[in-house]
Amino acid sequence: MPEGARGEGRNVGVMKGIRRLAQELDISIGTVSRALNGKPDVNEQTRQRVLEAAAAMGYVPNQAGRALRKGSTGVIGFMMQSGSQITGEGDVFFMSVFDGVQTVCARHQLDLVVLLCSSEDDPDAYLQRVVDRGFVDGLIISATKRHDHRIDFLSQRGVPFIALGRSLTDAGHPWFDLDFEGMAELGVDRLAAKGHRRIGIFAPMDDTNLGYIFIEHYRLALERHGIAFDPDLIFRAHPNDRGGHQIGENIAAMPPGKRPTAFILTNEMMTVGLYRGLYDSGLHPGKDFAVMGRDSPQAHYLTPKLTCFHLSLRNLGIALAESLLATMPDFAADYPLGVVRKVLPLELIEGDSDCPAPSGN
Amino acid sequence: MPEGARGEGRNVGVMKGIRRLAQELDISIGTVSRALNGKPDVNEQTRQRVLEAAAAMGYVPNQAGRALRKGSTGVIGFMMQSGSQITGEGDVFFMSVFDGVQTVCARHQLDLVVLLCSSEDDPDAYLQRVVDRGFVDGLIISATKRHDHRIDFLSQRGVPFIALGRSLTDAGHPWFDLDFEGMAELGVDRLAAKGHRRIGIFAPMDDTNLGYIFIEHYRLALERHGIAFDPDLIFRAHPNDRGGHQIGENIAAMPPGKRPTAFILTNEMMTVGLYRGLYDSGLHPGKDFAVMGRDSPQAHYLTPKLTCFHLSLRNLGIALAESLLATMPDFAADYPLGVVRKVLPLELIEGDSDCPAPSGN
DNA sequence: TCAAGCTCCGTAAACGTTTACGACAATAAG
DNA sequence: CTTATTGTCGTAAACGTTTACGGAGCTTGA
Repeated sequence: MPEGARGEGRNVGVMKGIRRLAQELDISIGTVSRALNGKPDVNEQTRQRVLEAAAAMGYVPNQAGRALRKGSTGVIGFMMQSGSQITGEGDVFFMSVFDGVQTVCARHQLDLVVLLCSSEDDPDAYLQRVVDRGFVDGLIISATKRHDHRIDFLSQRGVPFIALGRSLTDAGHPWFDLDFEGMAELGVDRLAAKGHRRIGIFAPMDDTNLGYIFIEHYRLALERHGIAFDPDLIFRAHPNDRGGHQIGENIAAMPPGKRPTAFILTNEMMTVGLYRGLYDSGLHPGKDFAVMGRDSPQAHYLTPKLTCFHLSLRNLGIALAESLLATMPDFAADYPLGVVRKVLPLELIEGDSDCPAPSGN
Repeated sequence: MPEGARGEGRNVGVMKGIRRLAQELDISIGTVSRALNGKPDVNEQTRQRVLEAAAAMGYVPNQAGRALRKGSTGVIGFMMQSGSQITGEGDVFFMSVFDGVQTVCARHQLDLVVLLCSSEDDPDAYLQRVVDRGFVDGLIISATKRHDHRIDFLSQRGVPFIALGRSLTDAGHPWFDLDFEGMAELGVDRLAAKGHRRIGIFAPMDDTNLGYIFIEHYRLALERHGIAFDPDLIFRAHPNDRGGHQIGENIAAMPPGKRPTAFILTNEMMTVGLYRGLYDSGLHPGKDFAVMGRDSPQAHYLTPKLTCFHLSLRNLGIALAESLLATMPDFAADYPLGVVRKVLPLELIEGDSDCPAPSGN
């Protein structure tokens, strides 16, 4: 008998990984693997032995070996651009979304990693590298551009993915988005009902798609109320505190006749800045100027209380992940959703910031 | 001759990866690999041919195969806790740090991934899984706790890592941190010189170490100036806008004699809130109350201009990454730094928020 | 001319898994 | 008593790289 051929732990410790475990238990590595992976053709008693031994030895299957053999990594990636977007919506936004995504991933022992595309390198090249190396099984891309190369690339490559944000680039791919049309319509309806005729809105400076959708439905809603569209009421700024502040100042600087009497904000980071910009310029939100915005932790301690659109970002993450899994062969059975292209339900929280239009107007 | 044995592209397309490339060029896969990896024993002309063909075919080595063979993944991980910390320092903080880290990683074709440990699962278990699976070659851990299990675990496991933030758990491991002692000393020195005797400070509510260090050096600095320490001047709050706001209100609610006349903030997210909390309660930063804080994009548009501690977070990221690489055998040669345990240099930016103490005091 | 030393390249063995396949025993069916 | 069938497990071949080793051709020096 050849020495060391699965002998009773005589020279245990020389082997590593699954082989070590098999040697310890005096069974073959095949059986160990099957036991660990929940395959049916293994005795239930042996499976327990294996499971216990694995736990005791702290055995965890090597990622590379498994990935190489299976052709899949069990990793799903969330790609973000370092610069633009993050400073836009802020940490709270993405962290909540991550939390939701991870909840779903955990159900299937999938790992979530965040892929940062630094400000320096090309997003398309970065994405291609990630895909070609076979780093991830599925991808969530964010900060979708109005025309977005990544969508074509990914769908042509057959990589399961979902976009957070709509795009004109349509590959029949799944996406999930915030309900910008809802915000535009609810906002305009509510403000118009309170007598406002000059309603200002925010639009981002870059090429993300949200601006167009929001503006379009803003126009439609205005039309429904018989209000003429005025391009001067669209305010472009960076989607952060500071941008909000600037908008506030700009509004106050307009002659009272041309100035909007109300404003709708779709970005959660800007509200605090807008409030302060208005205050600093002598305008009082909720008293002589109506504001509607997005719910956020920062917005909670504003006075007057913000009338806002609330959306559960955690649910967004969950929906995003489930919709992604629905497109992946291994998990599609659990999520019979088809190709999801939806918008996250919206809820209006009434506050005191949307005062009626000044009577003289 | 056996058919298909590297024949002139006769049945090209059936193979994949490096084999395909080798077949195309009619050389062996060994040579291709060597050419790609910059090994010396390959003819420079062949190397060029390989490089060109690889680029033309868009060949990228498979991650799993490479990792399995080399035993290293070329990935370094940045682990964050989902809940606590992120909402603390905010996106700007981490995104800037990431940018720095990635700059260094890119030099060595290392990939940076962010590992999110969700609020639900145990950080220690999560870390162990990551390490056992061999997911990363090196790790950056953040939100270091005062006593931190992860440090013991990683150093015992021999995984190269660096901690962002000091800890009492000392395994002789490398760390990098913000210069809290510098902030305490510079802050107290400056405010004391302006006549302040009652200087308030912020301390976080959780178990991160920064609070202790900051408080300790705050005490030392006070002592140097012959000022008695008063525990009532330490304000605990959540490290965000809202916490700052609360502190502002709490300060204003104190009887003028017990109330601090100045405040030092070490968290960049809190300043805006503190300003507003003070304003809302009738106190005016820079006029009848002195404030010193951390530099941040949000702080830039504050009035009065904040006197603040500036630190380059990008440089923090760079230092962090370089110090990590210094502990990794493959890269140590490029970074002869030893075990780095340092603090990021600080710079004081003078503003108008640190007014002298009111004369009556 | 022969040995020794280069330069370049092909061969094949790893790396740690998963899984198709077949083997063996035990049971059921005929 | 055969023949299927079922349950359990071992064997070995992948997966796509990297790299130690050796060999062929060429140059150099004696």
